[in-house]
Amino acid sequence: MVKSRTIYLMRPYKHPTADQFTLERIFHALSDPARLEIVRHLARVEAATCGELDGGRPKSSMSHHFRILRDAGLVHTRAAGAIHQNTLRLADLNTRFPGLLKAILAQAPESGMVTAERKHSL
Amino acid sequence: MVKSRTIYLMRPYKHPTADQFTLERIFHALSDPARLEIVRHLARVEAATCGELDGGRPKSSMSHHFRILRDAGLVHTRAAGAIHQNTLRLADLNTRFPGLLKAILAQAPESGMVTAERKHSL
DNA sequence: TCGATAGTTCGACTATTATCGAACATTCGT
DNA sequence: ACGAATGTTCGATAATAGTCGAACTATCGA
Repeated sequence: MVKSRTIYLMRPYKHPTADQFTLERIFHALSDPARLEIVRHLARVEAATCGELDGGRPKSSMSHHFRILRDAGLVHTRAAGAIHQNTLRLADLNTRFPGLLKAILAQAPESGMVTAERKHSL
Repeated sequence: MVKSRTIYLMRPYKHPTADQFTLERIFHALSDPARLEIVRHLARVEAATCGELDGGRPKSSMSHHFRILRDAGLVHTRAAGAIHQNTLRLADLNTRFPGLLKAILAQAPESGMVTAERKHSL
């Protein structure tokens, strides 16, 4: 009995073109808290490695989330040596879905919190 | 052996208040083609029954989708006799997430289609 | 060349979601 | 009171998605 060996295939990233974006895929990508957080972070810093953005999550989980974000067209990943730089595809997104990402990013992460003022207004 | 009888509980709709909306839930609700279509339809007609909006889908499936839309805060359902009227919660959504729904609805359903012009541009 | 670092892939498991028929609740018209 | 119409609930099944350890690829630095 010969023990079979798993083959690992390292494909280059495939980023969809802007005309391949769909709203459904974008919304699905943004429906996960971890991914929404990543997108918000990228909106602030312009570029970041995958490692900078994990919230203590394992690498394989992060890799999964980045793939979903790439497939939706939200994120572009460029291999720069051993490090991979992620950026938001702002221009492409705005071409394909004008104003959409801006409206999304305009919503503050904490907008769900109840502030002291609001509590008093009862 | 006594045959047990399933009990059916008909609860009234529970609509979340605007401050309970979350972006994640809204995006998840919109990530399904059937639900996105429902929202787009409601944006055009102001109010519609569940039956008007099925695309040949069974009633139980539609009921499921409407529940997700309600839970996300996108749709309000009011029982008007035997019929249930659905409306978009435009005001609440705009209070909670200003400009978001407008930006979403501004994206045409067909914007993913390949037009004759584009095909020729190869 | 060896080790460290960054991130992907694989694979297994779990959890959430979608689909849909059948039974049911509710209201309306007659 | 009965039947038709509208939509929900239940329950089972199928499909999709998230989690994460282990093995791996690729690159960099010493």
